Amino acid sequence: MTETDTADSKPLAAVLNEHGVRPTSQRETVYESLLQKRDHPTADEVFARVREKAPTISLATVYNCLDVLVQNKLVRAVNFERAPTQYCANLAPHAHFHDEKGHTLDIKMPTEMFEQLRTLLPSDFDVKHIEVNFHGRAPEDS
Amino acid sequence: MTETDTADSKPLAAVLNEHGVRPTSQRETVYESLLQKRDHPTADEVFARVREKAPTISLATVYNCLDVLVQNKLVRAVNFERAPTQYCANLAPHAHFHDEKGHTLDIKMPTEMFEQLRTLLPSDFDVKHIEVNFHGRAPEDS
DNA sequence: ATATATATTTAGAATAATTCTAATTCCGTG
DNA sequence: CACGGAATTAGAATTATTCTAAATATATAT
Repeated sequence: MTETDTADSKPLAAVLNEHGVRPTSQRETVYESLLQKRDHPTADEVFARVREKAPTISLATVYNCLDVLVQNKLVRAVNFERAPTQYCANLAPHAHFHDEKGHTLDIKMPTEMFEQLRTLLPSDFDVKHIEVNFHGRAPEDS
Repeated sequence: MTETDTADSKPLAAVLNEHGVRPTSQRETVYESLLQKRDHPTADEVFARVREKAPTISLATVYNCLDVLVQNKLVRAVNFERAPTQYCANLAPHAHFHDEKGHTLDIKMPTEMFEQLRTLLPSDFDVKHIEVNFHGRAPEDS
């Protein structure tokens, strides 16, 4: 694998590097798939997708890569009730809407609203993350 | 089991009835335990607690009862990441704060703030529930 | 380049929360 | 007091995820 890969794989590796993630081909493939189809796939779905580019990748590796990406803030993990964790490459502050079929949408949410929520807590609370989830039914197809 | 039970079990059964839940002794015991110790226990913890009053109850029944209570809006199920579901008898609108040890606190949240969040979505979305979760570290012991 | 140390990947086993199954028990009504 | 539907029970099954141990890749120092 000298450099038979596509032109945009170098920048991708750079992004990983900048976030302190050693760029391996598996991590790049996983991250790329999340960037390309932003429909909040589960680990299994990511596994199915990346298998095409990387047929020998294992499910454990997909989990490992996703964990590393999440821990290094390149990706967000989203959980709804007991459903499998979904992954989201949108780093902008936003909320999530999800319907009973497990479909998830990003909902733009201004930072001030997050700040406003934060005021509900005494200031000596150390808040790492605020999660806002809407549950319901979306109009027909969205 | 004629009526050797405590004085407030009659009202409890009534509450269940009003919410369309057939009051069985197991359901009453489970619900009572959630009302008494409002620390967001898991199903296993509820199981451990109710065993004292109802030594023959099974874990499956605890799950069944909790489901029924949740479906009939007597109790809220709260999920954080991949941790086991926690149960909450507080029906007032509120958010949750939870720390890395799995401890969960209710955070009072005014209805207007929920309404404000709701405006982030187009009006043709049918919103059943809005969930707000704070993640972080609470000051020493709270 | 090469050896060495460290990190990553892999396949499969293990785990843990929850759900399912089928049999039994409970309860209200006719 | 028999009947029928609902609830309970014990244990098996499921499923997402994590763990384990071995194999492989990668980076660094020589």
